[in-house]
Amino acid sequence: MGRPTIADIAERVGVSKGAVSFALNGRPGVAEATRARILQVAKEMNWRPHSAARALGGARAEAVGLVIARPASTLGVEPFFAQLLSGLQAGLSAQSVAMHLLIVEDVAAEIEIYRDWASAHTVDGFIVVDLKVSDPRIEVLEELGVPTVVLGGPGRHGSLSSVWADDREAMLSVVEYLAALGHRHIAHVAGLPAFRHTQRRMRALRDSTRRLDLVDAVSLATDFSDSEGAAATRALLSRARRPTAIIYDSDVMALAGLGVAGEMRVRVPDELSIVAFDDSVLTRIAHPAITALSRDTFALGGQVAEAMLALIAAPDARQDLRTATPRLVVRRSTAAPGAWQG
Amino acid sequence: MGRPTIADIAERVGVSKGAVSFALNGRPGVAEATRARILQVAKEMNWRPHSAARALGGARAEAVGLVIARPASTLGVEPFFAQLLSGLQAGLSAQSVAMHLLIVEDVAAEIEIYRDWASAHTVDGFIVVDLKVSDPRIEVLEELGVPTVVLGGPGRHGSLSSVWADDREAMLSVVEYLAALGHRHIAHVAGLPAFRHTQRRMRALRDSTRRLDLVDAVSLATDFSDSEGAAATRALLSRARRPTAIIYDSDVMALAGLGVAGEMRVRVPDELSIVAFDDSVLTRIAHPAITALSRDTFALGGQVAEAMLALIAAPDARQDLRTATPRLVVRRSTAAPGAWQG
DNA sequence: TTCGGGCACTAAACCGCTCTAGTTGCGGGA
DNA sequence: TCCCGCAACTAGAGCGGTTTAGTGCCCGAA
Repeated sequence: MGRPTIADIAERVGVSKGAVSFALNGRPGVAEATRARILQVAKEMNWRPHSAARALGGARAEAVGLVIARPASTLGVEPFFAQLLSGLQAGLSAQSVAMHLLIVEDVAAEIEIYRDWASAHTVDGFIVVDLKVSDPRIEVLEELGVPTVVLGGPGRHGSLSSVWADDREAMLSVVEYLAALGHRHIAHVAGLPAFRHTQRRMRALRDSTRRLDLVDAVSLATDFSDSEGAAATRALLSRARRPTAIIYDSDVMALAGLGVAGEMRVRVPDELSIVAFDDSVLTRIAHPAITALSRDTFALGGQVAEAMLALIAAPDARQDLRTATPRLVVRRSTAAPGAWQG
Repeated sequence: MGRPTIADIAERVGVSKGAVSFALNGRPGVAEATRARILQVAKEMNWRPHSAARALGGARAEAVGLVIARPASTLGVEPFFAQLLSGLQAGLSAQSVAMHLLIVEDVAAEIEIYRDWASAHTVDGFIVVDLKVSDPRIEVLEELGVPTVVLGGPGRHGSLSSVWADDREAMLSVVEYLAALGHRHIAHVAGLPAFRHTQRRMRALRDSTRRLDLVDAVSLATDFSDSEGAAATRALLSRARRPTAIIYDSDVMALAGLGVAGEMRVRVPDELSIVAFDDSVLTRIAHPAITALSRDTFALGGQVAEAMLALIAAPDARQDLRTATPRLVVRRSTAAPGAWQG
């Protein structure tokens, strides 16, 4: 005989399948003595629920889905992502909820997977990352009616829950700090312009130009890779009027930028100040250590997990959680612009 | 009406459920014209399979399970793990197989999950990491009869497949290199002694002592954390007869060790050579850059994924794949021991 | 004594799909 | 002309649970 089923237990105990089901689910309708006996036999026979069978009846999958449309290789490289993932898992595993993870080619494929998993009850909810400026996923997920937490904001995501940090505030704090140090030529090596948070950062910088009396405040878009980060840095440092400070949208790119500065004999921080969005071990052990906007990404993952679990428990209780704005951790890579500057 | 089922399609087309099932699964038994019509209607109604219902009948889950008994926070910190994970995903997503990921407290809980997922058909197979010296999981997984790939070896894992690199060879290559440079006092900051690969590395070092005429070859066990790595380094450097070279079992610990050396004013590499098992961005950007045993962890993950997929396709074809032995990448952290040494 | 009500439990439908056994209709060979 | 055999399809039983609509039975109140 294969795996025991409730029918086997029922037969052995001499009751009906229904009674066994009630007993195993701690539901009223069976006498205590019978319940004890059923549990006993179930244990003896080493019975375990068959989740597929339960799912047919509409039960929980005890898993949440995370579909990522990115090259898989970047996941291992980005400390942000690794941290987020582990924070997520930590939060979910408190309730023994697993994470169903899949990497796909593009957003179209991602949406297909949402439809699949939703209709097959593969997961109880979705977590959406890499929010785009005009994101087609939002609409689909709303239509599917599956609990969903969007990481990113602020802004309308229809009826979906969201967890976000204020990228605008964060960028402003960096720019103000640099301006206070005396920097007027500030450049920004941004990430993918399609991302919503990239846009908000670019706009925040642009908006500061007049207020802080900046001479120059240019944003260069990249794909977040270290190579494009390096290329952008090279371009900036080759200008006649080179920036005295560069803000990078990720720690990986900041590190690449620091390397380029060294290669071009531009001294950091004397001739160039460097600031990174996202803090990690990378920025700490760089030489010089890089000033960075730090946030507890692991905790962020935990918050997303919590929002997700809450949403699954009460699908109508939409959440909109603003997390702490990243704070600036000043290290050796920033200083007042050198006197030699014009 | 909720989601369309094959019954809905059957009704609309005017055939039986069975015919629809045959048509949708590309199975003989329906005329081409009928099949086309069924597919057409299915598409119109936006039908999708309900995997839970299929699973009841014994179909694939299109997912493999990875259960990890570690504190979640280490996942984000260890580049090795992040890389492995992304390599795995990359390999699996080629066949649209998802990864079902869960972090648990301990091995006992891990085993419980294996039983659960196996009996519920939650996954088609398991990937086992962090192989222990006498690992209770092996037996359970064999008994469950679910396709399983063990990462680690060599050695018997009963009937389970495995993918492994030769840690002994790797360690020997490091020790021989250091000995050739003239080092006689070599220490080893090891990982968890319960891990099989830790044991193999420790033994390889011990075995080299006589052959290479080493004065000293001590292994200190740690839990792989940077703090214990630092503590072990402090202990080693505080000895009357301090080692002239330290081999670390992970890049994270090597970095911590480098920090301790700086703090204790021990110059690297003049007074102390440092080598790391596992290469990553951490070793590259350290100052000085750390000599490391490098392997393509992303590719390793891909190989595991491949073995897994092959095993699922043909459960009886046991695999035993030895991957390339990590090669030593020499950087600035190693040199001949200083002349001042005794 | 009768009846209502509640408890403990049973029987069977149901979830969506697969698969086997069986039915129908049609063409071809004897 | 009859029957065989095959292709095309249908009916319905399962898969392992959950859940609902009962069914006895006992007890207490009228």
